Amino acid sequence: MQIRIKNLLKQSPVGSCVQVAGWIRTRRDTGGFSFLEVNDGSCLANIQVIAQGSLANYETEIKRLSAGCSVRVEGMLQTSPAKGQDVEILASGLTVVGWADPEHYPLQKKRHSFEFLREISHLRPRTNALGAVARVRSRLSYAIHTFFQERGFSQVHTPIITTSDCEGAGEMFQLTAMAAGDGPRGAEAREFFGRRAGLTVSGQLQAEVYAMALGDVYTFGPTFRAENSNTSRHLAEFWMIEPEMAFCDLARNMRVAEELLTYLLDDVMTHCAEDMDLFDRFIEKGLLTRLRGVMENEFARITYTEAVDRLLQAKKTFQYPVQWGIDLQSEHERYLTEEVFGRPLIVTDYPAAIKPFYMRVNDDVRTVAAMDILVPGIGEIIGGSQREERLEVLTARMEAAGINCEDYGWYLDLRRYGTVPHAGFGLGFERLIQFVSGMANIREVIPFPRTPGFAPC
RNA sequence: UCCUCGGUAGCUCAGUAGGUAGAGCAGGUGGCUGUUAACCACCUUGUCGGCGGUUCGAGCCCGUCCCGGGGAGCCA
Repeated sequence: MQIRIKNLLKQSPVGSCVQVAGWIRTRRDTGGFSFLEVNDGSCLANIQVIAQGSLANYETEIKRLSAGCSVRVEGMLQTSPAKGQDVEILASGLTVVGWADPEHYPLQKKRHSFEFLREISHLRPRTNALGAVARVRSRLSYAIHTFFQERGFSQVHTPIITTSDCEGAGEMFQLTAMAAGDGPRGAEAREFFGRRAGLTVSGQLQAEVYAMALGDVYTFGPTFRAENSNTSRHLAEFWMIEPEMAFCDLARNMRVAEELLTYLLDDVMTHCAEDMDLFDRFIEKGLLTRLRGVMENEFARITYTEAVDRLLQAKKTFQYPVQWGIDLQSEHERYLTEEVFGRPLIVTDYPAAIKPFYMRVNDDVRTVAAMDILVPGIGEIIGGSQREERLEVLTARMEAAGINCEDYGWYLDLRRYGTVPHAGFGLGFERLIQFVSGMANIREVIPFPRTPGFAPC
């Protein structure tokens, strides 16, 4: 019976015959037999295999095994007499499924830099850290769906190709089916969609459509930004979670966001304990303590105006001077969440002038019902707002922003016909994984990162 | 895109006032009856990021481009 190593270690059926299949991590020879570390990706841990010299292919094959070779092993599970592992497989047979020429296989049984591993993105999930990231990413994805589904949210598959720019969300990748040389002049009429199209920068506007029919919805899909951003927190292609809730104000919006984050932390710490422990030991010392602190303390909440006051009172000089009306800079956000509060912080009610047209204007007229969640180490992880549901107010803001209302007729119809207060937010999936894993560079938490000048496969 | 620091063996790095390159690990061969970053002995490895310039001579100096780290802007 073939069994995955994760289940084998959990059930630990000592004395029974088992079969595993995986990749060799290392081989150690001692006299007439060998120790093999086999990993099958089901968990961080390897299973130690004892291959005795009496095996038929010991000299011809087993002694040639090296890192990266794939094998199938069968044998008896026994308690290990040595320290380092509780159980091991005493092999009765071993089949080499695929060789990995050790002269050329780039992964060695020592630590590699993440920069180097990025150059071999097709092999890096075979390392401990990147394998752990992949499992944690998968678990978080599952938990996100569980969280929303259990609360009655419907998932909406918003379009990846779009003809409407979500104003203010960054540069859109242009998309065309025309061959080079078909010429730009008068080409719009011959475009595949009959008009300019691009890759979505956000599913929010389309999610609002379904929120106005199904009530509570969420999107979870890829988004694209053609920004020339070269930082450890930006990607040209990333995944975003965007819930959108009808009959919902900013207060409930914040509650859902906070509940989501603490739910996800609890889930991943329960179900990926071994991988999280790896991050705690080798990626960010004190990670687990930090995350428990986030789960046990309520998020701090202040308004933008209070935040500005705090910054003005700070005994600290900022590179960017503070005054009411400015957008908060990284240094300001870091100071507030890391030094003043030392825990996640929700900042609300930003000046209308620095926020997009769809955010609901407050009674004071000069601020909007926006909220950003800032977390230590990452900065902004969630951005959201109550949406403007009043047609006249919305059109006035669109005109002020220089947006052609005719292009957004479908969006304005949501306010013309049965409009309701509604709210939502966006959570960057990769930033969430960074926050949870302690990984410093966002390029390590997505399987195939896309950044300016980098998209190898 | 801006500031800053880097790019030398498969990996991580060292390198002399400009004179033709080196250590650890990995890899190869042999040894070792319980190893676990195994150990011991011996051996192999380079267009010194690309292009151009200065010079009798450039890994080292100058110019430029590419890539990466840290920080910033934009944002998720």
